[in-house]
Amino acid sequence: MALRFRGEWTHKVDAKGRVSVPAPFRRVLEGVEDWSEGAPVPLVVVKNQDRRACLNVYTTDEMALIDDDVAALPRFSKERDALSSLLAAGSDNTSLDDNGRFGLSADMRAKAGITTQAVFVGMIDSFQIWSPEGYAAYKANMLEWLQAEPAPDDLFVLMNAAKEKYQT
Amino acid sequence: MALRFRGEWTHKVDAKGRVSVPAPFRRVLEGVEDWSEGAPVPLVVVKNQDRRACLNVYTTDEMALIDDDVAALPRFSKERDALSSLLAAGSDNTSLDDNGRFGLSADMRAKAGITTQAVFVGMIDSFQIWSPEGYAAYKANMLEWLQAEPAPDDLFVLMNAAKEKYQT
DNA sequence: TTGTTTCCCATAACTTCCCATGCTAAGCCT
DNA sequence: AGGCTTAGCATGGGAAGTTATGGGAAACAA
Repeated sequence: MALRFRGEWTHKVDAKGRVSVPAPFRRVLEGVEDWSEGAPVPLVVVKNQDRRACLNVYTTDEMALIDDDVAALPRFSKERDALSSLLAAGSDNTSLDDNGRFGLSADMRAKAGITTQAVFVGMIDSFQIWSPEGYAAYKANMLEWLQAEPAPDDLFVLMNAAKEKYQT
Repeated sequence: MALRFRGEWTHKVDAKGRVSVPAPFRRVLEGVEDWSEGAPVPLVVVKNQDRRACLNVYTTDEMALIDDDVAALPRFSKERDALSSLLAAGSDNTSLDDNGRFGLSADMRAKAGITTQAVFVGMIDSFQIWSPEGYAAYKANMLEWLQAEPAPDDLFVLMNAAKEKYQT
């Protein structure tokens, strides 16, 4: 089992819109199928599909899995079209420079409300990029949602409820 | 069945935030799937999700089980996102140096209220790290809770009650 | 040109690596 | 059994490497 994205960092966005990817995240990105020492490290940045103001970042391997899921839907179906365009149009595959940075376009920054600082949040097989304010708000919101669930405040219960809800 | 985490130790935290993992715990960490003599010993440190002020440490094998449970939930579901960020954002995967130490970030130390000493507590398939004060308080609290149960002070009764509560 | 993006170099703070020391526990020899 | 030797452990500190970040020059687009 490969390395996973874990942890939480706040980094600066410089005047040119560049951000440093946390070093441990780079190690994960370097773990993809076709990367070899010295080659530029690839990554895929996707604007979050729902209302959350953040960016999702995937390894190229993980993105391939998502693409496959979409490709498995019937050609010309409304759902496939929608997913394709949401995922493709709002995404960007790029790579890290020698210092482990990449450029966030003005558009991407706008989506996440990022100005001078960016929060990197590990999500196991992907990571998210938030503005500090956006992340704080999301966290508060999520905790509130957890509290509102029938069995609040307990990961064990949440996990089991989710398993039961989705599992067949 | 592999070696398990047992016992309780108090170690120093040095000026650089490093702690020595008790030698018997290292033997357990070395027991994971893909570790071989000479390689760095991996471990995953997770901030406790609930109100307890401590850190949980897992072997990579144990953590993979948890990750798999999360990964089994539908992509983009609220539950998967919530669990991913709760589990991953507050965690860190690292490894031991040649002296059996690893660095606890300032953030991690803050979560557990750790300053100059850290208490390592075996939990069978994981272990916890506490500040001496935090651990003392937790223990007192737990004993009190045991006393308050209908059939206090009896592991056999507690175990059976728990089995009935969670098992289907 | 002018503005933007990429590449490259510089640097200060931080982290990891490595060696050293005192200590404890375990083995061993007579 | 008693005392000596060896191995492993917890801990300290210096050196060397990494990392985050700034800025200039070079490539590129409009």
